[in-house]
Amino acid sequence: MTAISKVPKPRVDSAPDSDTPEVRTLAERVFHQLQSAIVRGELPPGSKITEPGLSKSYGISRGPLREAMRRLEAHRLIERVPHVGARVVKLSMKELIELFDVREALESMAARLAAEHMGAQEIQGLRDVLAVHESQSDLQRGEAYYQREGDLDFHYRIVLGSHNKMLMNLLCDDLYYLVRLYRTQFSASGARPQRAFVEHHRIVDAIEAGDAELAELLMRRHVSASRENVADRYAAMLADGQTDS
Amino acid sequence: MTAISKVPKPRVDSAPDSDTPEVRTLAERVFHQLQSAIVRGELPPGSKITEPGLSKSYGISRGPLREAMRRLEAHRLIERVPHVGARVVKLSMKELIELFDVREALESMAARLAAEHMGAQEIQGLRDVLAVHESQSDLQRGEAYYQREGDLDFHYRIVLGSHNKMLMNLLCDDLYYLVRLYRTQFSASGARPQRAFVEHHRIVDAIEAGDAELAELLMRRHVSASRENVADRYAAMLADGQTDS
DNA sequence: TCATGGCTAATTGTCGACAATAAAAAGAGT
DNA sequence: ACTCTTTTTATTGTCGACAATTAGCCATGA
Repeated sequence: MTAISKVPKPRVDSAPDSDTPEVRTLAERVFHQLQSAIVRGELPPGSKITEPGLSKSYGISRGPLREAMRRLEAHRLIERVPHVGARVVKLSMKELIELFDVREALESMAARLAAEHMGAQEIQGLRDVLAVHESQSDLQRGEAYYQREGDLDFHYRIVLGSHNKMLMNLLCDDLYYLVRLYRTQFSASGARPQRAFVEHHRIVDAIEAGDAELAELLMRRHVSASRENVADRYAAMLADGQTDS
Repeated sequence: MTAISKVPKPRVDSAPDSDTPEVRTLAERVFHQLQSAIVRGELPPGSKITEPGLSKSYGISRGPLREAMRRLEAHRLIERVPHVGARVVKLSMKELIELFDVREALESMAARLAAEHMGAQEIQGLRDVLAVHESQSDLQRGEAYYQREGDLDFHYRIVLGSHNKMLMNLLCDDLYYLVRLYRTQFSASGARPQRAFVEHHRIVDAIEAGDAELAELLMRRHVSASRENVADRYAAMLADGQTDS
Protein backbone atom coordinates (compact mmCIF):
# COMPACT_ATOMS: atom_id res chain seq x y z
CA MET A 1 0.00 0.00 0.00
CA THR A 2 1.15 3.48 -0.81
CA ALA A 3 1.57 6.41 1.52
CA ILE A 4 -1.51 7.22 3.48
CA SER A 5 -2.91 10.58 2.54
CA LYS A 6 -5.78 10.57 4.96
CA VAL A 7 -5.47 12.11 8.34
CA PRO A 8 -7.11 9.66 10.77
CA LYS A 9 -10.38 11.53 11.11
CA PRO A 10 -9.89 14.96 12.69
CA ARG A 11 -13.17 14.38 14.50
CA VAL A 12 -13.98 17.96 15.33
CA ASP A 13 -16.51 17.12 18.00
CA SER A 14 -16.24 20.45 19.71
CA ALA A 15 -19.56 20.26 21.46
CA PRO A 16 -20.36 16.77 22.79
CA ASP A 17 -23.48 18.01 24.51
CA SER A 18 -26.07 15.52 25.68
CA ASP A 19 -27.70 14.06 22.58
CA THR A 20 -26.09 14.52 19.20
CA PRO A 21 -26.95 11.28 17.46
CA GLU A 22 -26.24 12.49 13.96
CA VAL A 23 -23.46 14.96 13.40
CA ARG A 24 -22.38 13.92 9.94
CA THR A 25 -22.52 17.47 8.62
CA LEU A 26 -22.00 21.00 9.84
CA ALA A 27 -25.62 21.90 9.30
CA GLU A 28 -26.69 19.00 11.50
CA ARG A 29 -24.39 20.03 14.29
CA VAL A 30 -25.32 23.70 14.31
CA PHE A 31 -28.97 22.70 14.11
CA HIS A 32 -28.67 20.66 17.30
CA GLN A 33 -26.68 23.41 18.97
CA LEU A 34 -29.24 26.06 18.07
CA GLN A 35 -32.08 23.77 19.09
CA SER A 36 -30.49 23.26 22.48
CA ALA A 37 -29.75 26.96 22.84
CA ILE A 38 -33.34 27.89 22.11
CA VAL A 39 -34.84 25.28 24.42
CA ARG A 40 -32.49 26.23 27.22
CA GLY A 41 -33.48 29.85 26.86
CA GLU A 42 -30.06 31.13 25.83
CA LEU A 43 -31.71 32.57 22.75
CA PRO A 44 -34.71 34.32 24.31
CA PRO A 45 -38.12 33.93 22.69
CA GLY A 46 -38.78 36.79 20.32
CA SER A 47 -35.12 37.63 19.83
CA LYS A 48 -33.99 38.17 16.28
CA ILE A 49 -31.76 35.63 14.57
CA THR A 50 -29.34 37.27 12.19
CA GLU A 51 -27.49 35.10 9.72
CA PRO A 52 -24.13 36.92 9.65
CA GLY A 53 -24.13 37.09 13.43
CA LEU A 54 -24.66 33.39 14.03
CA SER A 55 -22.42 32.60 11.08
CA LYS A 56 -19.52 34.36 12.73
CA SER A 57 -20.33 33.23 16.27
CA TYR A 58 -20.45 29.58 15.22
CA GLY A 59 -17.54 29.94 12.83
CA ILE A 60 -19.31 28.50 9.82
CA SER A 61 -20.55 29.85 6.54
CA ARG A 62 -24.06 31.01 5.90
CA GLY A 63 -24.89 27.98 3.76
CA PRO A 64 -25.10 25.33 6.47
CA LEU A 65 -26.50 27.92 8.85
CA ARG A 66 -29.42 28.59 6.54
CA GLU A 67 -30.12 24.86 6.34
CA ALA A 68 -30.08 24.64 10.12
CA MET A 69 -32.46 27.57 10.33
CA ARG A 70 -34.75 25.92 7.81
CA ARG A 71 -34.91 22.86 10.01
CA LEU A 72 -35.58 24.99 13.06
CA GLU A 73 -38.40 26.65 11.16
CA ALA A 74 -39.82 23.27 10.22
CA HIS A 75 -39.76 22.28 13.89
CA ARG A 76 -41.54 25.55 14.70
CA LEU A 77 -38.78 26.82 16.96
CA ILE A 78 -38.15 29.94 14.88
CA GLU A 79 -40.36 31.95 12.55
CA ARG A 80 -39.17 33.43 9.30
CA VAL A 81 -40.58 36.03 6.96
CA PRO A 82 -39.07 36.19 3.48
CA HIS A 83 -36.98 39.30 3.18
CA VAL A 84 -37.09 40.34 6.79
CA GLY A 85 -35.42 37.76 8.97
CA ALA A 86 -36.03 35.13 11.61
CA ARG A 87 -36.80 35.30 15.29
CA VAL A 88 -37.22 32.75 18.03
CA VAL A 89 -40.82 31.70 18.44
CA LYS A 90 -42.70 33.23 21.35
CA LEU A 91 -45.61 31.13 22.47
CA SER A 92 -48.73 33.05 23.31
CA MET A 93 -51.24 31.60 25.72
CA LYS A 94 -53.60 30.76 22.87
CA GLU A 95 -50.88 28.86 21.06
CA LEU A 96 -49.96 27.06 24.25
CA ILE A 97 -53.54 25.87 24.67
CA GLU A 98 -53.48 24.80 21.02
CA LEU A 99 -50.34 22.83 21.71
CA PHE A 100 -52.00 21.04 24.61
CA ASP A 101 -55.04 20.22 22.50
CA VAL A 102 -52.84 18.63 19.86
CA ARG A 103 -50.93 16.76 22.54
CA GLU A 104 -54.20 15.51 23.99
CA ALA A 105 -55.24 14.12 20.64
CA LEU A 106 -51.92 12.56 19.71
CA GLU A 107 -50.84 11.24 23.08
CA SER A 108 -54.17 9.63 23.84
CA MET A 109 -53.84 7.82 20.54
CA ALA A 110 -50.29 6.91 21.46
CA ALA A 111 -51.44 5.46 24.77
CA ARG A 112 -54.08 3.42 22.98
CA LEU A 113 -51.58 2.01 20.52
CA ALA A 114 -49.06 1.46 23.30
CA ALA A 115 -51.58 -0.67 25.18
CA GLU A 116 -51.93 -2.78 22.04
CA HIS A 117 -48.33 -3.08 20.92
CA MET A 118 -46.04 -2.55 23.88
CA GLY A 119 -43.75 -5.42 24.76
CA ALA A 120 -42.91 -6.76 28.21
CA GLN A 121 -39.53 -5.13 28.55
CA GLU A 122 -40.90 -1.83 27.32
CA ILE A 123 -43.52 -1.90 30.05
CA GLN A 124 -40.80 -2.76 32.54
CA GLY A 125 -38.91 0.30 31.34
CA LEU A 126 -41.97 2.38 32.06
CA ARG A 127 -42.15 0.93 35.56
CA ASP A 128 -38.51 1.80 36.09
CA VAL A 129 -39.15 5.40 35.10
CA LEU A 130 -42.01 5.59 37.56
CA ALA A 131 -39.79 4.11 40.28
CA VAL A 132 -37.21 6.81 39.67
CA HIS A 133 -39.89 9.44 39.88
CA GLU A 134 -41.21 7.96 43.10
CA SER A 135 -37.81 8.03 44.76
CA GLN A 136 -37.27 11.62 43.68
CA SER A 137 -40.74 12.52 44.81
CA ASP A 138 -40.08 10.92 48.20
CA LEU A 139 -36.83 12.76 48.61
CA GLN A 140 -38.07 16.17 47.65
CA ARG A 141 -41.37 15.77 49.41
CA GLY A 142 -44.14 17.12 47.33
CA GLU A 143 -42.28 19.98 45.73
CA ALA A 144 -41.35 17.58 43.02
CA TYR A 145 -40.10 19.50 40.12
CA TYR A 146 -38.96 16.08 38.98
CA GLN A 147 -41.04 16.51 35.92
CA ARG A 148 -38.69 19.02 34.39
CA GLU A 149 -37.48 16.22 32.16
CA GLY A 150 -38.78 13.12 33.88
CA ASP A 151 -42.34 13.79 32.89
CA LEU A 152 -41.29 14.05 29.27
CA ASP A 153 -39.33 10.80 29.67
CA PHE A 154 -42.53 9.07 30.67
CA HIS A 155 -44.52 10.44 27.79
CA TYR A 156 -41.60 9.78 25.49
CA ARG A 157 -41.56 6.09 26.28
CA ILE A 158 -45.27 5.73 25.72
CA VAL A 159 -45.00 7.36 22.33
CA LEU A 160 -42.16 4.99 21.49
CA GLY A 161 -44.33 2.13 22.71
CA SER A 162 -46.99 3.00 20.17
CA HIS A 163 -44.64 1.67 17.47
CA ASN A 164 -46.01 4.35 15.19
CA LYS A 165 -43.14 6.17 13.54
CA MET A 166 -45.28 9.04 12.33
CA LEU A 167 -46.55 9.62 15.84
CA MET A 168 -43.00 9.42 17.13
CA ASN A 169 -41.82 12.03 14.65
CA LEU A 170 -44.63 14.43 15.37
CA LEU A 171 -44.46 14.22 19.14
CA CYS A 172 -40.82 13.57 19.95
CA ASP A 173 -39.19 15.61 17.19
CA ASP A 174 -41.57 18.55 17.06
CA LEU A 175 -44.03 19.04 19.88
CA TYR A 176 -41.87 18.00 22.81
CA TYR A 177 -39.27 20.63 22.00
CA LEU A 178 -42.04 23.21 22.04
CA VAL A 179 -43.13 21.87 25.41
CA ARG A 180 -39.62 22.32 26.74
CA LEU A 181 -39.55 25.82 25.29
CA TYR A 182 -42.81 26.65 27.01
CA ARG A 183 -41.37 25.47 30.32
CA THR A 184 -38.50 27.90 30.03
CA GLN A 185 -40.67 30.73 28.75
CA PHE A 186 -43.37 30.48 31.40
CA SER A 187 -40.97 29.17 34.06
CA ALA A 188 -43.39 26.41 34.85
CA SER A 189 -42.59 25.00 38.23
CA GLY A 190 -44.67 21.89 37.89
CA ALA A 191 -47.33 21.90 40.51
CA ARG A 192 -49.60 18.98 41.32
CA PRO A 193 -46.89 16.32 41.38
CA GLN A 194 -48.80 13.70 43.35
CA ARG A 195 -51.81 13.75 41.10
CA ALA A 196 -49.71 13.52 37.98
CA PHE A 197 -47.78 10.68 39.56
CA VAL A 198 -50.95 8.77 40.35
CA GLU A 199 -52.22 9.38 36.84
CA HIS A 200 -49.00 8.04 35.40
CA HIS A 201 -49.37 4.88 37.43
CA ARG A 202 -52.92 4.32 36.32
CA ILE A 203 -51.93 4.79 32.71
CA VAL A 204 -49.20 2.19 33.00
CA ASP A 205 -51.63 -0.17 34.69
CA ALA A 206 -54.04 0.17 31.80
CA ILE A 207 -51.28 -0.36 29.27
CA GLU A 208 -50.04 -3.45 31.08
CA ALA A 209 -53.57 -4.82 31.19
CA GLY A 210 -53.86 -4.28 27.46
CA ASP A 211 -56.90 -2.09 27.98
CA ALA A 212 -56.46 0.25 25.03
CA GLU A 213 -59.59 2.28 25.55
CA LEU A 214 -58.87 2.88 29.22
CA ALA A 215 -55.28 3.86 28.53
CA GLU A 216 -56.49 6.30 25.92
CA LEU A 217 -59.07 7.80 28.23
CA LEU A 218 -56.65 8.16 31.12
CA MET A 219 -53.98 9.76 28.98
CA ARG A 220 -56.54 12.11 27.59
CA ARG A 221 -57.61 13.20 31.04
CA HIS A 222 -53.99 13.48 32.09
CA VAL A 223 -53.03 15.87 29.31
CA SER A 224 -56.29 17.74 29.67
CA ALA A 225 -55.65 18.21 33.37
CA SER A 226 -52.21 19.58 32.55
CA ARG A 227 -53.77 22.04 30.17
CA GLU A 228 -56.30 23.19 32.76
CA ASN A 229 -53.55 23.53 35.32
CA VAL A 230 -51.52 25.70 32.96
CA ALA A 231 -54.54 27.80 32.05
CA ASP A 232 -55.41 28.32 35.70
CA ARG A 233 -51.93 29.37 36.64
CA TYR A 234 -51.84 31.72 33.69
CA ALA A 235 -55.10 33.30 34.78
CA ALA A 236 -53.71 33.68 38.29
CA MET A 237 -50.55 35.21 36.89
CA LEU A 238 -52.60 37.75 34.98
CA ALA A 239 -54.69 38.62 38.01
CA ASP A 240 -51.73 38.90 40.36
CA GLY A 241 -48.73 40.51 38.73
CA GLN A 242 -48.84 40.88 34.99
CA THR A 243 -45.48 40.14 33.36
CA ASP A 244 -46.47 40.52 29.74
CA SER A 245 -49.39 39.90 27.45
CA MET B 1 -34.41 63.72 -9.58
CA THR B 2 -31.77 61.83 -11.47
CA ALA B 3 -32.21 59.17 -14.09
CA ILE B 4 -34.20 56.17 -13.00
CA SER B 5 -32.07 53.05 -12.84
CA LYS B 6 -34.78 50.60 -11.93
CA VAL B 7 -36.51 48.52 -14.53
CA PRO B 8 -40.23 48.50 -13.60
CA LYS B 9 -40.38 45.04 -12.03
CA PRO B 10 -39.57 42.26 -14.51
CA ARG B 11 -42.11 40.08 -12.67
CA VAL B 12 -40.92 36.66 -13.79
CA ASP B 13 -44.08 34.81 -12.92
CA SER B 14 -43.40 31.97 -15.28
CA ALA B 15 -45.63 29.41 -13.61
CA PRO B 16 -48.95 30.81 -12.36
CA ASP B 17 -50.22 27.34 -11.54
CA SER B 18 -53.27 26.90 -9.30
CA ASP B 19 -52.23 27.82 -5.80
CA THR B 20 -49.05 29.79 -5.27
CA PRO B 21 -49.98 32.11 -2.45
CA GLU B 22 -46.43 33.05 -1.58
CA VAL B 23 -43.89 33.33 -4.37
CA ARG B 24 -41.67 35.97 -2.95
CA THR B 25 -38.54 33.93 -3.52
CA LEU B 26 -37.22 31.32 -5.89
CA ALA B 27 -37.02 28.70 -3.17
CA GLU B 28 -40.68 29.18 -2.40
CA ARG B 29 -41.70 28.80 -6.02
CA VAL B 30 -39.66 25.71 -6.74
CA PHE B 31 -40.90 24.24 -3.47
CA HIS B 32 -44.51 24.58 -4.56
CA GLN B 33 -43.66 23.26 -8.02
CA LEU B 34 -41.89 20.23 -6.63
CA GLN B 35 -44.66 19.64 -4.12
CA SER B 36 -47.22 19.68 -6.90
CA ALA B 37 -45.08 17.46 -9.08
CA ILE B 38 -44.69 14.87 -6.34
CA VAL B 39 -48.35 14.84 -5.38
CA ARG B 40 -49.40 14.57 -9.02
CA GLY B 41 -47.14 11.60 -9.49
CA GLU B 42 -44.83 13.24 -12.02
CA LEU B 43 -41.97 12.43 -9.71
CA PRO B 44 -42.72 8.77 -8.93
CA PRO B 45 -42.43 7.55 -5.33
CA GLY B 46 -39.02 6.09 -4.70
CA SER B 47 -37.36 7.96 -7.53
CA LYS B 48 -34.11 9.65 -6.76
CA ILE B 49 -33.91 13.44 -6.59
CA THR B 50 -30.58 14.72 -7.83
CA GLU B 51 -29.65 18.30 -7.10
CA PRO B 52 -27.81 19.15 -10.32
CA GLY B 53 -30.56 17.57 -12.36
CA LEU B 54 -33.38 19.55 -10.83
CA SER B 55 -31.17 22.61 -10.71
CA LYS B 56 -30.75 22.54 -14.47
CA SER B 57 -34.30 21.46 -15.24
CA TYR B 58 -35.75 24.31 -13.20
CA GLY B 59 -33.11 26.76 -14.30
CA ILE B 60 -32.06 27.82 -10.82
CA SER B 61 -28.97 27.40 -8.72
CA ARG B 62 -28.50 24.70 -6.15
CA GLY B 63 -28.88 27.08 -3.24
CA PRO B 64 -32.62 27.75 -3.45
CA LEU B 65 -33.14 24.20 -4.62
CA ARG B 66 -31.60 22.84 -1.45
CA GLU B 67 -33.87 25.03 0.63
CA ALA B 68 -36.88 23.77 -1.27
CA MET B 69 -35.74 20.19 -0.72
CA ARG B 70 -35.31 20.90 3.00
CA ARG B 71 -38.89 22.05 3.14
CA LEU B 72 -40.06 19.00 1.22
CA GLU B 73 -38.20 16.84 3.72
CA ALA B 74 -39.86 18.67 6.60
CA HIS B 75 -43.23 17.96 4.99
CA ARG B 76 -42.21 14.29 4.68
CA LEU B 77 -42.58 14.25 0.90
CA ILE B 78 -38.95 13.30 0.31
CA GLU B 79 -36.41 11.45 2.43
CA ARG B 80 -32.78 12.42 2.67
CA VAL B 81 -29.69 10.67 3.96
CA PRO B 82 -26.61 12.83 4.55
CA HIS B 83 -24.05 12.07 1.93
CA VAL B 84 -26.20 9.91 -0.30
CA GLY B 85 -29.09 11.89 -1.69
CA ALA B 86 -32.83 12.31 -1.59
CA ARG B 87 -35.70 10.28 -3.00
CA VAL B 88 -39.44 10.73 -3.13
CA VAL B 89 -41.16 9.07 -0.20
CA LYS B 90 -42.78 5.72 -0.92
CA LEU B 91 -45.53 4.91 1.53
CA SER B 92 -45.64 1.34 2.72
CA MET B 93 -48.87 -0.17 3.95
CA LYS B 94 -47.69 0.09 7.53
CA GLU B 95 -46.94 3.76 7.14
CA LEU B 96 -50.29 4.32 5.49
CA ILE B 97 -52.05 2.79 8.48
CA GLU B 98 -49.93 4.98 10.72
CA LEU B 99 -51.02 8.01 8.72
CA PHE B 100 -54.66 7.08 9.19
CA ASP B 101 -54.18 6.61 12.93
CA VAL B 102 -52.69 10.07 13.22
CA ARG B 103 -55.48 11.49 11.12
CA GLU B 104 -58.04 9.78 13.33
CA ALA B 105 -56.54 11.40 16.42
CA LEU B 106 -56.11 14.87 14.97
CA GLU B 107 -59.26 15.13 12.90
CA SER B 108 -61.52 13.90 15.67
CA MET B 109 -60.04 16.63 17.84
CA ALA B 110 -60.57 19.08 14.99
CA ALA B 111 -64.22 18.09 14.72
CA ARG B 112 -64.65 18.54 18.45
CA LEU B 113 -63.13 22.02 18.36
CA ALA B 114 -65.07 22.86 15.22
CA ALA B 115 -68.32 22.05 16.99
CA GLU B 116 -67.31 24.50 19.70
CA HIS B 117 -65.90 27.34 17.65
CA MET B 118 -67.34 27.25 14.15
CA GLY B 119 -69.34 30.29 13.07
CA ALA B 120 -72.61 30.37 11.16
CA GLN B 121 -71.15 31.19 7.77
CA GLU B 122 -68.48 28.56 8.17
CA ILE B 123 -71.14 25.93 8.78
CA GLN B 124 -72.99 27.22 5.75
CA GLY B 125 -69.81 26.74 3.74
CA LEU B 126 -69.72 23.15 4.91
CA ARG B 127 -73.33 22.67 3.80
CA ASP B 128 -72.44 24.10 0.41
CA VAL B 129 -69.62 21.63 0.01
CA LEU B 130 -71.97 18.79 0.85
CA ALA B 131 -74.47 20.10 -1.69
CA VAL B 132 -71.82 20.07 -4.40
CA HIS B 133 -70.90 16.52 -3.48
CA GLU B 134 -74.53 15.49 -3.57
CA SER B 135 -75.06 16.88 -7.06
CA GLN B 136 -71.93 15.18 -8.31
CA SER B 137 -72.91 11.98 -6.60
CA ASP B 138 -76.33 12.13 -8.25
CA LEU B 139 -74.81 12.70 -11.67
CA GLN B 140 -72.24 9.97 -11.51
CA ARG B 141 -74.50 7.51 -9.75
CA GLY B 142 -72.60 5.62 -7.14
CA GLU B 143 -69.27 5.49 -8.91
CA ALA B 144 -68.52 8.78 -7.25
CA TYR B 145 -64.88 9.41 -7.38
CA TYR B 146 -65.93 12.89 -6.41
CA GLN B 147 -63.87 12.52 -3.35
CA ARG B 148 -60.60 12.82 -5.22
CA GLU B 149 -60.41 16.37 -3.92
CA GLY B 150 -63.88 17.03 -2.64
CA ASP B 151 -63.44 14.77 0.33
CA LEU B 152 -60.34 16.67 1.31
CA ASP B 153 -62.22 19.94 0.87
CA PHE B 154 -64.70 18.75 3.45
CA HIS B 155 -62.06 17.72 5.94
CA TYR B 156 -60.12 20.87 5.16
CA ARG B 157 -62.97 23.12 6.16
CA ILE B 158 -63.53 21.31 9.42
CA VAL B 159 -59.88 21.68 10.34
CA LEU B 160 -60.11 25.38 9.54
CA GLY B 161 -63.23 25.52 11.66
CA SER B 162 -61.32 24.29 14.68
CA HIS B 163 -59.59 27.69 14.79
CA ASN B 164 -56.48 25.90 15.97
CA LYS B 165 -53.51 27.04 13.94
CA MET B 166 -51.26 24.24 15.08
CA LEU B 167 -53.84 21.70 14.01
CA MET B 168 -54.22 23.51 10.71
CA ASN B 169 -50.50 23.41 10.07
CA LEU B 170 -50.14 19.74 10.92
CA LEU B 171 -53.12 18.53 8.92
CA CYS B 172 -53.39 20.90 5.98
CA ASP B 173 -49.71 21.57 5.38
CA ASP B 174 -48.30 18.13 6.13
CA LEU B 175 -50.65 15.19 6.35
CA TYR B 176 -53.08 16.11 3.58
CA TYR B 177 -50.30 16.22 1.01
CA LEU B 178 -49.33 12.74 2.11
CA VAL B 179 -52.95 11.67 1.69
CA ARG B 180 -52.94 13.01 -1.85
CA LEU B 181 -49.67 11.24 -2.50
CA TYR B 182 -51.11 7.98 -1.22
CA ARG B 183 -54.08 8.37 -3.56
CA THR B 184 -51.78 8.60 -6.54
CA GLN B 185 -49.52 5.81 -5.33
CA PHE B 186 -52.26 3.32 -4.57
CA SER B 187 -54.57 4.68 -7.27
CA ALA B 188 -57.35 4.75 -4.73
CA SER B 189 -60.64 4.79 -6.57
CA GLY B 190 -62.73 5.87 -3.64
CA ALA B 191 -65.25 3.17 -2.93
CA ARG B 192 -68.17 3.48 -0.55
CA PRO B 193 -69.32 6.95 -1.60
CA GLN B 194 -72.80 6.80 -0.14
CA ARG B 195 -71.65 5.79 3.30
CA ALA B 196 -68.99 8.46 3.39
CA PHE B 197 -71.53 10.98 2.22
CA VAL B 198 -73.96 10.04 4.98
CA GLU B 199 -71.18 10.19 7.53
CA HIS B 200 -70.24 13.66 6.34
CA HIS B 201 -73.80 14.80 6.80
CA ARG B 202 -74.02 13.44 10.30
CA ILE B 203 -70.78 15.15 11.23
CA VAL B 204 -72.05 18.49 10.00
CA ASP B 205 -75.29 17.98 11.90
CA ALA B 206 -73.37 17.37 15.10
CA ILE B 207 -71.20 20.42 14.51
CA GLU B 208 -74.21 22.60 13.81
CA ALA B 209 -75.86 21.34 16.99
CA GLY B 210 -72.74 22.24 18.91
CA ASP B 211 -72.42 18.66 20.12
CA ALA B 212 -68.66 18.48 20.44
CA GLU B 213 -68.44 14.95 21.75
CA LEU B 214 -70.72 13.55 19.07
CA ALA B 215 -68.87 15.37 16.30
CA GLU B 216 -65.62 13.96 17.65
CA LEU B 217 -66.98 10.44 17.85
CA LEU B 218 -68.46 10.55 14.35
CA MET B 219 -65.30 11.94 12.80
CA ARG B 220 -63.33 9.29 14.58
CA ARG B 221 -65.51 6.54 13.17
CA HIS B 222 -65.40 8.15 9.74
CA VAL B 223 -61.61 8.17 9.53
CA SER B 224 -61.42 4.76 11.12
CA ALA B 225 -63.81 3.38 8.51
CA SER B 226 -61.64 4.86 5.79
CA ARG B 227 -58.64 3.13 7.26
CA GLU B 228 -60.44 -0.20 7.41
CA ASN B 229 -61.60 0.24 3.84
CA VAL B 230 -58.08 0.89 2.69
CA ALA B 231 -56.71 -2.04 4.65
CA ASP B 232 -59.36 -4.36 3.24
CA ARG B 233 -58.73 -3.32 -0.34
CA TYR B 234 -55.04 -3.73 0.21
CA ALA B 235 -55.55 -7.25 1.53
CA ALA B 236 -57.73 -8.01 -1.47
CA MET B 237 -55.10 -6.62 -3.79
CA LEU B 238 -52.50 -8.88 -2.22
CA ALA B 239 -54.71 -11.93 -2.49
CA ASP B 240 -55.77 -11.23 -6.07
CA GLY B 241 -52.90 -9.93 -8.16
CA GLN B 242 -49.87 -8.76 -6.32
CA THR B 243 -48.40 -5.60 -7.82
CA ASP B 244 -45.67 -4.94 -5.35
CA SER B 245 -44.85 -5.33 -1.70
C1' DT C 1 -43.96 70.34 14.34
C1' DC C 2 -45.17 66.83 11.37
C1' DA C 3 -45.37 64.43 7.09
C1' DT C 4 -43.03 63.01 2.91
C1' DG C 5 -39.36 62.05 -0.07
C1' DG C 6 -35.02 60.05 -1.12
C1' DC C 7 -30.73 58.05 0.61
C1' DT C 8 -27.71 54.99 3.18
C1' DA C 9 -26.77 50.78 5.48
C1' DA C 10 -27.54 46.19 6.75
C1' DT C 11 -29.57 41.83 5.89
C1' DT C 12 -31.41 38.39 2.98
C1' DG C 13 -31.57 35.85 -1.51
C1' DT C 14 -28.88 33.90 -5.21
C1' DC C 15 -25.03 32.25 -7.67
C1' DG C 16 -20.83 29.71 -9.16
C1' DA C 17 -16.71 27.18 -7.66
C1' DC C 18 -14.05 24.14 -4.65
C1' DA C 19 -13.59 20.26 -1.36
C1' DA C 20 -15.22 15.90 0.75
C1' DT C 21 -17.70 11.87 0.69
C1' DA C 22 -19.88 7.77 -1.24
C1' DA C 23 -21.31 4.88 -4.97
C1' DA C 24 -19.87 2.65 -9.19
C1' DA C 25 -16.54 0.73 -12.30
C1' DA C 26 -12.27 -1.28 -13.58
C1' DG C 27 -8.45 -4.10 -12.48
C1' DA C 28 -5.52 -7.61 -10.23
C1' DG C 29 -5.08 -11.56 -7.46
C1' DT C 30 -6.58 -16.13 -5.76
C1' DA D 1 -15.11 -17.40 -12.16
C1' DC D 2 -15.23 -14.85 -8.08
C1' DT D 3 -13.75 -11.49 -4.76
C1' DC D 4 -11.21 -7.88 -2.97
C1' DT D 5 -8.78 -3.67 -3.94
C1' DT D 6 -8.15 0.51 -6.31
C1' DT D 7 -9.47 4.11 -9.23
C1' DT D 8 -12.76 6.89 -11.18
C1' DT D 9 -16.77 9.57 -11.32
C1' DA D 10 -20.72 11.76 -9.88
C1' DT D 11 -23.16 13.88 -6.15
C1' DT D 12 -23.34 16.22 -1.91
C1' DG D 13 -21.41 19.63 1.53
C1' DT D 14 -19.22 24.04 2.14
C1' DC D 15 -17.56 28.50 1.10
C1' DG D 16 -17.10 33.35 -0.40
C1' DA D 17 -18.98 37.03 -3.32
C1' DC D 18 -22.58 39.58 -5.73
C1' DA D 19 -27.40 41.20 -6.40
C1' DA D 20 -32.01 42.37 -4.57
C1' DT D 21 -34.88 43.89 -1.08
C1' DT D 22 -36.05 45.93 3.25
C1' DA D 23 -35.67 48.91 7.30
C1' DG D 24 -34.00 52.97 9.33
C1' DC D 25 -32.29 57.78 8.88
C1' DC D 26 -31.83 62.31 7.32
C1' DA D 27 -33.13 66.17 4.80
C1' DT D 28 -36.67 69.01 2.75
C1' DG D 29 -41.07 70.99 2.49
C1' DA D 30 -45.72 72.50 4.11
